[in-house]
Parts: sequence; structure tokens; C-alpha cells
Amino acid sequence: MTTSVRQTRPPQPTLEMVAEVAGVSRATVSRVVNGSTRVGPEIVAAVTTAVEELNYVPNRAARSLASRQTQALALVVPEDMTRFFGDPYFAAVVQGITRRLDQSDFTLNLLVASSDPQHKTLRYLRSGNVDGALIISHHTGDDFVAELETTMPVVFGGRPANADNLEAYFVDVDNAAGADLGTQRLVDLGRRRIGTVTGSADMPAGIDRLTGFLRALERAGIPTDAVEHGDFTVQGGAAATRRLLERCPDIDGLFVASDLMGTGALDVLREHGRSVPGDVAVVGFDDSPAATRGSVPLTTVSQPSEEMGFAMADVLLRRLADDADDDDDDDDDDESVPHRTIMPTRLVLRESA
Amino acid sequence: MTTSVRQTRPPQPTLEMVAEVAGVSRATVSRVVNGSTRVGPEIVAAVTTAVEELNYVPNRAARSLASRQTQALALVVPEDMTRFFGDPYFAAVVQGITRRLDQSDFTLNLLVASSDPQHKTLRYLRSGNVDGALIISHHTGDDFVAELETTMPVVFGGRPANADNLEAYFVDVDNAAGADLGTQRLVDLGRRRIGTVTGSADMPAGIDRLTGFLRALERAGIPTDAVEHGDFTVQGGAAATRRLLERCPDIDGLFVASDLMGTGALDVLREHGRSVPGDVAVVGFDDSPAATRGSVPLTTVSQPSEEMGFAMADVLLRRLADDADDDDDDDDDDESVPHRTIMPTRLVLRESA
DNA sequence: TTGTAGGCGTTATCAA
DNA sequence: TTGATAACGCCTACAA
Repeated sequence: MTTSVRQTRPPQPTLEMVAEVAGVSRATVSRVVNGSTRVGPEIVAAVTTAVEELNYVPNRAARSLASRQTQALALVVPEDMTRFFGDPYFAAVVQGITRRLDQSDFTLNLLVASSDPQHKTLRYLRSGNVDGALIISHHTGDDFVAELETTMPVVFGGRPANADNLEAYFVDVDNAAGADLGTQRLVDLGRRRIGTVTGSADMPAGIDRLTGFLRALERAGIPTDAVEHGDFTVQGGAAATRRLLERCPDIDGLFVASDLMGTGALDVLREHGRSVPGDVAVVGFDDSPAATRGSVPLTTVSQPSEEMGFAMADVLLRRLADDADDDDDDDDDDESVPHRTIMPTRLVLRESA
Repeated sequence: MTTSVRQTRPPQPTLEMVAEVAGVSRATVSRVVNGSTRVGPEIVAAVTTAVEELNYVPNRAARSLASRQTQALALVVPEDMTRFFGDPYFAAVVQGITRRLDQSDFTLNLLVASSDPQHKTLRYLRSGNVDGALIISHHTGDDFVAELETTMPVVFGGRPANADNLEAYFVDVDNAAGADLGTQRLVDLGRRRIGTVTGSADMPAGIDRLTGFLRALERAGIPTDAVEHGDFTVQGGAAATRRLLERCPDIDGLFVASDLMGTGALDVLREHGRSVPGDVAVVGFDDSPAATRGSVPLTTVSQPSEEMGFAMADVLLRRLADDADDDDDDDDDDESVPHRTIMPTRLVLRESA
């Protein structure tokens, strides 16, 4: 061996080379590679041998150019990295998506993008890199989505923010019902001065959970003024709790719109000398790992985040399959894939309430 | 508007269509799109107008097929999702990588892959989806890497596990020196019964940090038997600490090979009624957000994780640029891109030691 | 400076 | 069942 050879990379084998080795045409190799049944057994064997001998792997670009498909999906997350990695909710959703995709031969492209304001992301999407897109953590302002939908099938995690979006496909839980459930727990515990730290006001999940909270309080005839806005981050949750404590020092119950914010709330409560659940009972939302990470294990409204990711991928895959079938036929919608998939929430009792 | 139109997606515009609208040839449009300077100003204007009018975006597959480049990189992480999302170290590295890539027009493909044992991942890589790969958290067993290097330029985060890999490019810190530094802090504090919770034994970072720990103790003439193996997870760190406490109940100093494991250690220490740093002084490694997440802020050996990600991407991009230049010329290595990039560590003092 | 033409590695449409 | 032969959308000599 010479000591310093420039690593020269052998060119990847092509269909043509395989065809030559196997003594058949490119078309036949293509059939074998793609698992067509209409090929003679001994030919299949010959091709398979050649493929392994040459260590052949099909070129994705060429395949996608010819077939107009990529076998890839994008997961678009309009948040910055810190946020994305900071909230276990995202981890669960990604986990679910990949679990579904592992059963297919689609791959996932993660697009975490608030830094470069959607421009690069949108270009990436529009340049035919993927067959469809999954969008989570969608904010009111993220209207690049509208354009996206005209380009490729899209499925949302959480009801999309655009009010006009009646045709949108999404997977969600009934956030209002969930929040109601969580708040009711506080009521049932006999708490009568109940506050909330909301999620982002520009996200349906934030808005709906507030709605559910208010509904429960009104039903119980409890004042609904103890509301402070958070943003689904630990810091935001902590800050909101601080403001709440300042404004309403007498609260004895707190509904926090996410477990992550819940940990922030717990910190502030302790910092202010309030015991949990003694002085203040706390209920979170998500049932993410964050729920058990704080000083007190959180009672929380559980949503099946991972299952939601799984369902999102599943819906998108089915839409894609449908599109492939429709060669021409009907324009009446069979509705084989439902636009909305609503998953259940349930209350998980731990120590905080 | 009809109520239920099957969303029919208009075909994406092509170079050819732009050419027609602008009244020039495809070649010219291609030049303009790719920013060639050798084009008349008014032609550039015409083409630009046409591009915007049609909302044209180049097709990646076609471009990549013709140019034999993808303008995409892969980040390969041979870990499961839970682990990937659980350790802030990865978040920092990804952050750094994307920060570098944002200055280029390369995109990043994240491949978190221990589930499907590398098969799908390897196929993805080998089918020409990316121009190069970044690999972090590389274990001894992950030998698929060897094959990868023959296919495309690769840069490692952390010295690769394969001993024979002299030609490998990587970005790392001097783990042994860092661990030595951290351990020395415990010695300087007057601790004389010092233990360690190591990282994974099949990863260079784990091994080297143990080496540094041992070196510091030997220098100080302190027994080196208080060693328990962790695996860079909270649970692993906690379990190792538990074993250590059982075996050496008298330890007064603890070097933990990662902050994440450090939080696990802190929990166990408290659970056993040991105060920190009173009874046991603790030093971590990484200086990740996990360092300040536990009950006591960790004194830790800081490594510039985000900068390391940035550097990894930078090295890979430069290798790629070099490869593009070398049309034929030399076979003596200019070594314009260094094989190893070693970043500094420093001790960050907080409350735990 | 601009246009022509060939090719990149597959898939898909025909015939045979 | 198999094999020619077009596309697919773009880049890139080469020629004008």
C-alpha cells in the first residue's frame, strides 16, 4: 500500500452494467430489481447474482426522474432547533412517524425550519425531493403552507391554523375536551381559585386548550380571570406562572397547557414556597417524559403523541397510494382516507393533582 | 367553488417552459438559474421574469442526475430515537451543522438509525442521495462505516472506533485531557476517594475519558478501583452510581463521563442521602443543558458541541469542494483539509464541585 | 454571449 | 416473458 493515495472512489454500478453481467436487457434487470412477477425464475436468479456481485444499488435521482416519485416524505417543523429538541412531544411524534415508515420503503426528511424563514425549506420541498409532507407545530403565521398544499399532499399534526382550510387532512386530539377533563380534575379536588398557563396563542392547540379550560370553569361557576399566556416552553411556562402568582396569589389550582411548561411552573411554585399539590394542585397536558422530570410527578392529560405521528404518516401514505391508483376515473370523492383523525385523551393521575 | 373537487396538482414548470416564455434556449435559462456571469443583462432579466412568472424551481432529481451532485449531506446517528432526542449533546451538534449549512446551499438529511440495522440507511446513502456523510456517536460494532467511506467522503464527530482508520477525517476534543482536567478538580478539592461513571465502553469518547480519569488519579496517588460503567444515558448513569455506592460507600468525589449521566448520578446520590458537593463532589462532562437541569448545577468539563458540529460540516464541505477541483492533477496530498480537528475543553465551575 | 445536442440512470411503452 | 426505445428534466461540452 502506498502511504498517501488520494482515495479514488469507484463509480457506482448501473443497471446497464448489471444487465451486461447477467446477459439480459436493462429492462429486465429493472423488472427484477422492482420485484415484477413476470420474469422467468432462472433469469431472476442470474440478475440477482449479478446485482450482488456488483453490489448494485439503484440510483435514486434517475429512478425518481423517470418514475416521478421519490419514496420520501418530509416532516416540516416550523420551530427552531432548540425548541424542537427541547420538547419531548416532538420526539414522540417523530418516533411514531418512523415506526410507520419502517413498514414501508419511504424515507423521512426532517425539515426544522424557522431560521431561514421558510425560503430554503420551501424550495427544497418544491424541487421534487419528496412525495408528500407532514406538518406539525403549525402557527397562524406560517402561511407558506397554503402554497405547499397546491404542490403535494400534506397532512397536519394538529388542526391547521388557517380557518379556511376545510379540505385539509389532519390528525389531532380534541384539545378542548382534554383541557376540560384536566381542569375538571382540579374542580373535583375542591379547588376554587383555578388558573391556567396557556399554550401559544397562535396555535390551535393553545387556543383550544384554553377554550376547554374556560368551559370547565364556567360550568363550575368559577371565575375565569386567572389566565396567563405561555408559549409551550419551560421558560415561557415559568414566566407565565410568575405573572399569575403575582396577579392572583391565592390560586389553589393550575392547569398548564403542556407538561414542559408544567415543569417550569413547578419550579416557580417551589421558588415561591407553594407546595404541590398541597397549596396548588397542578395538571399538565401531553403526558410526555417531561411530566415526570420535575420535582413533582405531574398529573396530566395524556395524548397519544407517538400514535398521532404514526397516524399522520399512515394517512399521508394512504393518500399517496390513492393518488397513484386514480389514473383517470371519478371526480366524486370516495373519501377512502378521512380528512380528520381524532385520537382520544385521558387523564393520568400522578402526584401533582 | 365546487364543494369536493379532487385536488388536481398542476405539473411543475420545467426549464424548457421557462425558456419558451423567456424566448431563449434551455441552456441559457440553465446558466441564469445557476448564476453564470457570462449572460447578457437583458437576457438575465427576461429569464428572471419568466422564472418568477412560472414560479419555477429546478428539479433536484434531474439536476443531480446530470451534474452527479446532490447538494445534500447526511448526518448518520447510529442510535435509537429516544437516545437521540434524549441527549442535548446531539441537539447542539445538529444545531452547529445546520448553522454551517445555512451558509451554503446544502441541505441536511438526518438518519437516526439503529432500528433497522443499518440496511435501509446504507441503501439510502449508497443510492446517491447525498454527496457526503457526517457520522456521530460511532460505536465499535458499527462497521458499516467502512463500506461507506469507499462510497463518499465521510467526516466523524469523535475519533472513529476502528483502530485501522488512519485516513479518517474527524472532529473531536482531547477526551483524555478533558477527563483529566475534570478529575483533577476533584483532587484539588481535597477529595481522596474518587470514583467514576464511565461512558459506553465501545465508544472512543467513553474509553478516552476513562483513560484521563485514571491518569489524574494515578498522578495523585489515589486508588483507581472505583470505576463503574455507564452508557451515556440517565438511567445508565443512575444504575452505575448505585453500583458504585454499594461497592464504595465511602467515595467523596465522582467524575461522570457525561452531564446526562450526571443528572442520573445526582438523583441516586440524593436518594442515598448524600449531599452534593458536601458529601460527594461531582464533575460532569459536556456542559450541555443537562448540566443545569438536575437538583444541583453541575461543575463540568465543557466541550464546544455546537462548534464541533459546525466544524464537521465545514470539513466535509471543504473536502467536497476539493474533490470538485481535482480534475486530474496530483496524487501527492496537498492536505488542504486536515484529517483531524481537535477542539479545546475547559472546566466550568458550578455548584457540584 | 448564445444555441445545439448528447448524456446522466431509470422507468415505461411498445413490439416481438 | 423479454427487449428496443423513448421519455424524465437538467447540465455541459462544443459549435456558432
